[in-house]
Amino acid sequence: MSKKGVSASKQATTSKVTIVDVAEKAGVSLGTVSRVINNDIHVATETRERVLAVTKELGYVANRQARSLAGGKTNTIGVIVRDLGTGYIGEIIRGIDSELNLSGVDLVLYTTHRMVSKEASYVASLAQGMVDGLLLVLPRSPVDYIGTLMEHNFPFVLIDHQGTGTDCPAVGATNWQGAYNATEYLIKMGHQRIGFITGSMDLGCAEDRLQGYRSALRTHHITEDAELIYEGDFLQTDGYTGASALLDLPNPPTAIFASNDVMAMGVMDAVRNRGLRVPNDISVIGFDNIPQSAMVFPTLTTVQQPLEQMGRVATQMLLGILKTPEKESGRIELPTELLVRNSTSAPIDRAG
Amino acid sequence: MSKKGVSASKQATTSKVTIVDVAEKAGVSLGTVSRVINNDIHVATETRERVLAVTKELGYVANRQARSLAGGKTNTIGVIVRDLGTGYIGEIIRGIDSELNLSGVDLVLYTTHRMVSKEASYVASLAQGMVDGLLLVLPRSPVDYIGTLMEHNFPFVLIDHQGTGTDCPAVGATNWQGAYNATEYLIKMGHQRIGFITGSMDLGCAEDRLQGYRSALRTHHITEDAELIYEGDFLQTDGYTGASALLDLPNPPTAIFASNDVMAMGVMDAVRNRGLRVPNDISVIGFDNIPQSAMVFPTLTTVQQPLEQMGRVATQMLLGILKTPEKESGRIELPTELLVRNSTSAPIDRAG
DNA sequence: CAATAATTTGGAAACGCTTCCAATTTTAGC
DNA sequence: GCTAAAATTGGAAGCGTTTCCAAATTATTG
Repeated sequence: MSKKGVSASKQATTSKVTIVDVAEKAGVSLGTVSRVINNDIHVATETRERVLAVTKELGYVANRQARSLAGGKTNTIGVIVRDLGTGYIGEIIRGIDSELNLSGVDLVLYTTHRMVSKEASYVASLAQGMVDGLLLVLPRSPVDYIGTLMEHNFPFVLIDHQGTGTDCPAVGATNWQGAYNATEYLIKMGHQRIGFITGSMDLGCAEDRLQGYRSALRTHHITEDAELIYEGDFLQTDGYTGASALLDLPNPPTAIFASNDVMAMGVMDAVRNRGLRVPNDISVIGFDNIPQSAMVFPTLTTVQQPLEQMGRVATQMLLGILKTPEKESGRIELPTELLVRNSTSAPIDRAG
Repeated sequence: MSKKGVSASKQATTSKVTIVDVAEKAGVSLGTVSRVINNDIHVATETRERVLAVTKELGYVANRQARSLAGGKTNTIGVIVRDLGTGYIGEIIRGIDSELNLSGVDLVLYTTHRMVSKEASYVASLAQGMVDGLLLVLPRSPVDYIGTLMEHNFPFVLIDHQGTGTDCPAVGATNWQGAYNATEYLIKMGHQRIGFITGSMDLGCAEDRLQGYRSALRTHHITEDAELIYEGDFLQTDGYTGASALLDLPNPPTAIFASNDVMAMGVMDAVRNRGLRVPNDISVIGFDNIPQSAMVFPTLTTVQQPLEQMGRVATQMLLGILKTPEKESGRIELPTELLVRNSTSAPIDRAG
């Protein structure tokens, strides 16, 4: 008593209502209350309603920790992201969030701050039972731990990553097709020299976008010019320096395709900084469609990645795996879409 | 046995090492192992080392759920944020994260997606025992629940919010001073007509920044012109429309001070969109110093808010409260600093 | 050297819930 | 109307810790 008295005073909340209180008040056993809470079929309708009423009356809230301990699952999933700086991740999390809300599962967030080493260590410790499953957003070096994860049969879904070789649950976007379409759009508008700024080339999506660009050129019989390809790292400054380099070329491009929107912003800065205009002098096109893209001026033509939807779908997949682990689930590709806005136009005829 | 066999096969991880296994192997009681793990003083050095060795050998990892259940605390804190779209929140979380890493406490993230209603409901359910404490980043309507929180004596810290009237743990920045300094800097450079774009006026920080701007004008005997103040909502588009409106004035400003960096980006867009140049024709100044500010061109002069540090300090405060609840902690204000970059210069002499 | 105090350890009772087994009640079948 | 099957419920054994109490061991003191 005295012992409990002390800890109770330190207890922040007054919520001391347990399943036992409910059982007592409802005149049933504790097991029955548990069944009601967990929507077990084996409980009479009349009993269920009575229990539910008492539950509400007493303001009973299940103790997560106890449930986890007894039930063997945490009702929590871990989300590992690289950083939170750009709108990109935020959109994905929005999708994850909304899906999780419906299922009463919680989200524990881990940020690696672009440090590769942290990725593996987070994965290791989280898989140790702290969470039921893992969502890996834009993982950098999944090879390090995917093997372990699969070996231990630990549920996880990759978001926006491809090309591990092994076939594992993942959701991505049609990066190749998106880049192809965007490039083709520029070509059909009359652009012949199109600069390209890549993303982090250790990421599958970056590679795919580059290949899409290349294929489009090839299809339209435009010889690829290595000078027009600048390797970036998905950061705004890369867009700026890349565009600057491209514009310094003896024969500069009339359009620049950046592998993500953030770099495209940098490109626009660089273009304007030289007194050129977007899109009049240089067309600019991005990839992702982060919220900001519609808010800058000129608004950015970009390849929309269904970021929120990707988060949502990945969450559904993970929840599905959690429910029925035996059911195999592979890679899902969500379609990208070219969003034409105001940063692109036909090239001016310099020859004329 | 058969029962465990089944659930074991469903168990994802192989980590079945419990405190009991360690105790057995080390030849001590389970209580002793617990003491070692928790750094209890009452354990012989020799015993401690032996236990520690076994712990490592067996790869023992404490079960969080069980600890929480038995110990009465979750070792988790909840972080409630508005959104993740801008770098602003990301920086703060980075600070929280690094501080939390050191203490082995976990972070459960809740995003309200700018929906005020969600704030209160999250707070309510989290305070119900799911987390030990709460970090509220840029809360919108804290009045709704701060009372309840304090009543129940539930640990929490407000980040970047002021003016609730009640004195509660909070960390903020010297918004007033920052705005004052920025405005004064512009004035001293020769600007007389300075446009101002406010943030969400239901947020204390936005109000403070406006007042800082006003005070600086007053100090330097510049009559305030209501036309030069445009009410925004911290979004990029507000910067654009606000700047457009200001530039349309018969007597437009020579400098524009946006209440945050994101809006300042919008301002720069608007300025350039009219064929004017930053900073030659119009000086632009922001507030926050999000990472992007150093990456745009021209780089943005801004008032640096120590965002990461705010996250860090707030976390320390919360952890402190968790440890010694009786110790009162009030509001902490971290200093802001004017960061002069390339988006500001002396005004051109139009009269001349 | 006995007696007392201090240190170290073992043991067991929670923590709040899930889940299995068995008992009880109800329903169906003939 | 009686038996077998199905539905419903109660009871209890964990889940892996923490923490309190008491026992055992060691050190201290007069």
